[in-house]
Amino acid sequence: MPRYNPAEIEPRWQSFWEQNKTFAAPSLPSGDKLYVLDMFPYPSGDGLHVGHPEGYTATDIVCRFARMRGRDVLHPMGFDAFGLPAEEHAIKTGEHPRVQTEKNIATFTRQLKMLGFSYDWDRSLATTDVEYVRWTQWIFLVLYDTWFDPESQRGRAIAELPIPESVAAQGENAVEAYRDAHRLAYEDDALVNWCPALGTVLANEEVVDGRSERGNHPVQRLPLRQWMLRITAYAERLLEGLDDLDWPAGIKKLQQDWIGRSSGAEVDFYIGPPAEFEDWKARRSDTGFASAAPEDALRVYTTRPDTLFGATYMVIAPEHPLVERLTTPEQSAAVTRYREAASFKSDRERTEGDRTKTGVFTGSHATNPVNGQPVPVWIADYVLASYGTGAIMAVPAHDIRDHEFAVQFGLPIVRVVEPPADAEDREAVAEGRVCFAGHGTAIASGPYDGLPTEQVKQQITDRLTEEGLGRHAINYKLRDWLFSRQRFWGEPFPVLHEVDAEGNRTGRKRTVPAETLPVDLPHLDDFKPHGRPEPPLEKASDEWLFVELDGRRYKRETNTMPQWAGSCWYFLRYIDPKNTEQFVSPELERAWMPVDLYVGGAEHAVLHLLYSRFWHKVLYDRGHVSVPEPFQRLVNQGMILGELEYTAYQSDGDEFISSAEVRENEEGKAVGPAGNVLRTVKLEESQVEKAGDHFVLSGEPAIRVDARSFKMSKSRGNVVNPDAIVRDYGADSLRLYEMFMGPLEATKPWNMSGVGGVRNFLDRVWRMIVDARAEEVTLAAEVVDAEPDEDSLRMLHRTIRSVTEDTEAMSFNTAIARMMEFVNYFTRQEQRPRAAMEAFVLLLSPYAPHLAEELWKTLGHDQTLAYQPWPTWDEAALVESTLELPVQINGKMRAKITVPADLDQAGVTEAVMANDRVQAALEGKKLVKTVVVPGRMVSLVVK
RNA sequence: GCCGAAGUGGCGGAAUUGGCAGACGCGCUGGAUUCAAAAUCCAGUUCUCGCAAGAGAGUGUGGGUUCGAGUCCCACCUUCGGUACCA
Repeated sequence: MPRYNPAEIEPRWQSFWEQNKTFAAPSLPSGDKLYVLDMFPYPSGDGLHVGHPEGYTATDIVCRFARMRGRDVLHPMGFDAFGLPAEEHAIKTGEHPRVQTEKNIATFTRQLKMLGFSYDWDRSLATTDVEYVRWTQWIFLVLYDTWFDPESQRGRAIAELPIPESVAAQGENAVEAYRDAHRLAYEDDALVNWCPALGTVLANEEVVDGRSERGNHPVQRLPLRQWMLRITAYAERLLEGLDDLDWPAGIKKLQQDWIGRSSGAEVDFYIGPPAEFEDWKARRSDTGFASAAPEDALRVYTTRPDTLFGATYMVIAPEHPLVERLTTPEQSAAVTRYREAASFKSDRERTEGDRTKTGVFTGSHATNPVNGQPVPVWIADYVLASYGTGAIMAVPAHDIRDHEFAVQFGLPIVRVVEPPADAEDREAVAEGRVCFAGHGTAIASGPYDGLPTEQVKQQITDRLTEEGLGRHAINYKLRDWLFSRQRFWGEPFPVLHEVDAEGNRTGRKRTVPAETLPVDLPHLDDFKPHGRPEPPLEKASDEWLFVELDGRRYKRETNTMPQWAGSCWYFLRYIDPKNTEQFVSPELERAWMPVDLYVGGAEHAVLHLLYSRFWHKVLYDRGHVSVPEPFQRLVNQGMILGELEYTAYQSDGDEFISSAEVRENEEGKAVGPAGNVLRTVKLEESQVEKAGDHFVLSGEPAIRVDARSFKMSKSRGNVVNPDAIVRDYGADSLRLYEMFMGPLEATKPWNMSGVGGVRNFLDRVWRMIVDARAEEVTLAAEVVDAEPDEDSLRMLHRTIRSVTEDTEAMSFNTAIARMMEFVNYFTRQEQRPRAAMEAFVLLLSPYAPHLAEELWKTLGHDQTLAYQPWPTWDEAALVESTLELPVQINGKMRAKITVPADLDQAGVTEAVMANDRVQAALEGKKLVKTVVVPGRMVSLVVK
């Protein structure tokens, strides 16, 4: 077996590592710790995708590299195993979702092991493990037991919540209700997607354009009691926490935008009789601005209090509580109709389409607090009930949406900000055709005329505050987290609702005692929907559903937690996966946290990362973890696309249509200039050629062809299966190829012959060290115990340096290129010093660990190389005695000179002048300037 | 519309951060080896002109700064990804 045979080598080393527990992390790190985490996968029935090993290989290289440099490395893997596909399978087959889930986990585990990743498999977990669910439920109890104290900006035990005397006076039930209203986990009504035809509640991703993805049935929006998590309380902390994290700037920005902090003012508009406005105003300066809007005022939130003088109407959301009071009898029918129409629209529908503004006048007016002018109050669905106060003052001259609405309904437009002199569209703005939303100078604003926007904002807000008409306010786009799902395959909530003798809820509830956790999922005979808009757990037997505790009767909570729950804290459990007393031991948590490097796809940029940061901060506030942020450094691997495809378009008459003339119609089909639907034809590379910056049909330059890569998808048939790559090329080739494709963060297309290329490299590595003609695996005759000569030594040390630096910088593609150069050099050498070969094998080992272990053994070692010291380079060996310097004349490269490396500047100049080509170029010209960059180049300016 | 990322040979991509553009790999061309092929090895491969030596052009487009720009500045174009009335 003289040839490189990964099919034989790789399984052998994999079982060696497994049997010897080579990559077991110490329970407690003794020295310098490194926690490297992959975003754990959802074990789908399709098995591993080539996108998975990209990030996993990157982290594996980092870990193997770190171990060789003496770090204690924690590198675990697990499975995010609750989720819809398993439940759908269960509904279809009647088989418990756990069966399918475990099958899929087994497949994923086999595939991950087949790639030789150095995970500590003894720490593996799945979010569906009963022992894991126990602690997810336990953390829910922590959330339930916590309220957010805005004074100290942190979560505290609910027992520490100050109870106002007025509440305490109303008795125990009122106190409990007060506490419930402050818990981080609370119940509220929220809209769900109820599909009567399927008899089930659907997740948002199962609803497409208001219809069910499966079966295309209509979906209704119904309010249903739901669990919510008060993530909004942590908005400021989540925003601030980003500052010190080593995350890509783009991801930080996404999170910032998602949190969406804005600052402005809340202002009350009087809605009583206009004649009493002055009295109201006077009263207000005594009473001040109430924390909740009083009956006689409509409260708005604005980021532009400076434009108050330009507020010509107001809009309230259709769901606003004041709608009925403000609607006059004449407008009642129209308003009711409008509200009904809005309530049937999903969020999607409200925002989709041409977005023409709609709305109805309530018939009422409010009074503008700054100038006493009456302004009409409208209802429109472009104002959202869930943001700010659910009501706005509309300033059509300076807000695009208000401007559109005002034009639509013929409402007055009053300009109160003069754009700066250099602004575009000044004329259009002056004529009122275009609104100006920027900052400028106040006009038509009474005492504020002539002041810049920032000052007006400040002064008006101060004035309103003094008069008790307004106050400074901050708002966030972030909404509370809808935390329950009407699903079977998720964590049950550890909550019990008290019921009376008839089984009706009394409104009181309690949590399941922590020591009796977990609450297991009940047995169900089948998983088919029961046809009511309630969770499927309602189908469970009374034995599971009803509990007696301390002499009271309870019904279990039947909602389950969303898939996000388990992924919010899994990185903590890896640290102490077998602990039966605590979710993680504080001592171990302190030793390993935070995660030093977290690698995964950018699709989790917002939700997963925000949710886990939120949970972590709550656990931190309650003293269960030691660091406020879980993930110190984050790297997003790029997407791997399918192979490059050339696509031509053909009409019915087999006539080719240039892709430049092809458009997409509404159904996403390709149509020609005549509007006829076209056929797409896949072409081979040999059928196309490049013409300018695009591709055309060979020999037909007028027919353009699309050339691009697409996302891998089953329907497109361009999915690459890792099993097949390992079978045909080996795991080391797959690992190496995925790292060689380009920068980790970049999106890049798959190319099968590229895999062949890296396999070719590994074959050459093998032949560089192993005698390919011998019967047994023996060293090649060229590998000798001799001192390397100067060139070989320089090659070796240059490679050590580059590979070390590139690996540190996670620039794996260039590290591999440097190793290829090393191999190209030494396969040409008749003498390959053993020391150089050994150092090279160590450099290669994080990238192609199976091959490296095999060669290490062949070189005469009987221990794994996983903990061998990483090679170091000697600067002295890198120095060259002579240098070749390029010489530029007027910016063009004209000559090269060879000089001793230590030659001084004057010597270099002399050598340059002595050069024939330089002299020829200087002939009859005057030397104006000479620039000598030591060791780099020489530049001459002549005239 | 807004936000973000990116535009370098036939393809994937390199370029000590302002200093020889195209490292490395794929593909392609030619050669060696072979009865032949596979495999392997060697050489070449940005484009245009030229037998060659060489000359000219060249990092999405147009301007600018500089002895010198893929890299910095200004304006624009294209592609990909994300997002959707948040007052």
